[in-house]
Amino acid sequence: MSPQDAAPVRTESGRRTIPLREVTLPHRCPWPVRRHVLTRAPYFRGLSEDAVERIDRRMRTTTWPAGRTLYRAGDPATALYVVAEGRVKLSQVTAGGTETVADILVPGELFGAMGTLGEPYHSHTATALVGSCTLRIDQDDFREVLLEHPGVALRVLDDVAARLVRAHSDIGGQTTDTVPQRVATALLRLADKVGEERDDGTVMLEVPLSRADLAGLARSTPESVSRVMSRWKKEGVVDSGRRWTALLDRRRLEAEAAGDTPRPDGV
Amino acid sequence: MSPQDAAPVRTESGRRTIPLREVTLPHRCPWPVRRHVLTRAPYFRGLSEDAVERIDRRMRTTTWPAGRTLYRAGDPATALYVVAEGRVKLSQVTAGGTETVADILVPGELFGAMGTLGEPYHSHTATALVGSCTLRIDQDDFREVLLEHPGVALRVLDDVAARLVRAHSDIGGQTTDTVPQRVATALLRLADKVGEERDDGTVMLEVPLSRADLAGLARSTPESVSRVMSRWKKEGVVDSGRRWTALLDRRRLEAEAAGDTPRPDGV
DNA sequence: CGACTGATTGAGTTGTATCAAGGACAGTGG
DNA sequence: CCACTGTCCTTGATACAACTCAATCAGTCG
Repeated sequence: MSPQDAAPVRTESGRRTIPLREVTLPHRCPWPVRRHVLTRAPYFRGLSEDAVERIDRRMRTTTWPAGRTLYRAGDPATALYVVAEGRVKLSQVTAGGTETVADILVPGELFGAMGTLGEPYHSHTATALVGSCTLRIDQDDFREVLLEHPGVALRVLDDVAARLVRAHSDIGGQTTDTVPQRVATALLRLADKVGEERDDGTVMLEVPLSRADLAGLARSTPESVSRVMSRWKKEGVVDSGRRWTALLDRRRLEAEAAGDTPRPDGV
Repeated sequence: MSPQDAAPVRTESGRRTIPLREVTLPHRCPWPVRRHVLTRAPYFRGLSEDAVERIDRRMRTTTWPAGRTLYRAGDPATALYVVAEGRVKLSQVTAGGTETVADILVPGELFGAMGTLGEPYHSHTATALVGSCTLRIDQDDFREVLLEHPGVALRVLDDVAARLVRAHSDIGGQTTDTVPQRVATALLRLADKVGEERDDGTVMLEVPLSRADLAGLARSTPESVSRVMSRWKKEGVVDSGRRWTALLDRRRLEAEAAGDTPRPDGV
């Protein structure tokens, strides 16, 4: 049987099966996984076994239970991390106490002491959303690796640059757009990252996403997000449970994100 | 006399001198400038004369009159630019037609085809705010340079990473904050980039900044920005004219940005 | 089977965009 | 040198989206 045995399908009665794999990720990070990640990570693709081996030796594996904080904003930043397993949330708490979520990272992504030039402190708080595993490499070691392998440096640069562009795009829409637009955008982005598409077009988001998290992603409040989600649930656009979210009508969400709100709003 | 002969000082009568240097930047980019930029640009610092020379040969100089568009969002992106002289505005137009300003670039900064991995199109529109001059290098050539000089690659990476961090920070405050907060933040950031501090603590922003531009930076509307600026003018926090802006009370602005709005609001 | 955390829904308030009209300024032409 | 004209800024009135506060309603977990 494939691991994903449940679908976000609801029975006619309204009762619905919980479409989550019953897998609680193991809170440990076996060697094979580690090596696999290193090989798979876009950064190191194309490197010789040997080179990967040497890089690997400079990295430390750490495992984190769900909910655990890897580091907090303001902590001294000396190391870089690569997600090996799980989901890591990068968030910030504004002066007002509102939590904003900068990103949700999936295996292969780099984070940590990125802005090595400026502040030697973390600007974000990193939290494991599920049981996760990270590879940690000291900043200086990483620099050495990059110096040894300019090709890797280029790839890392490409990645970071791409993220910068995306971030800039985000900034653009952030305030101009309405809350529904922002929520739709956040969901679609998550879909691209952690979504698992099923035959019927449904996309399962494999992240435990609280309303507060979503609110953080969409720069809104849990209440507002809840309203939007409720409406969309009624309209069959999305469905969600305690720790899963399903996108039933991607096209409609894309329309919402673009602001083409189809308002057959007869209700 | 020093070039900056005028101050944002106003005579008692309310008449005020225009504190702008009467310098219209030359719309040409002489060789010395070019070489100077290349040497000064953080990226290439520490390189041998020889290496700079070789890099220089791969670059093309272009000059732009004020208001000219370097490229538009959606145009094919094949080259990178470094600002040599002037000010370049990176903006985006949202679906609704609102203009958002991602950044205002000053000499030494890199822009253009950054996200080489993803979209091969420009995500932003680049406009010269004043007469400007740019160095242009083909994307592939740049990659070669980086491969030849891993140290440069690292510096570029640092820069881009720093900008990413900053962008993420922006995203955080963008929607949570109020318009005055966002305007204050935008002004302070500009101050750090293009501000010229005077003895009395006043900071002159050497950019022609329309209300629309500021609105774009602060993710707001020209009207709202105007209201905020008017209020601050009355309170002696800022002063501005057609093509200049002065920050008279930096501390107060920082308080505004932080949300500690001192509301002696007796008026 | 109760207690708790998180989600939902409701009602009231406010900031800000929007629409619209007037005012200041710079550049142009007489 | 002065009026003219376009552009930008300013200011007012109005509407609405979204936040806030607060109460209820699940869904989990012990």
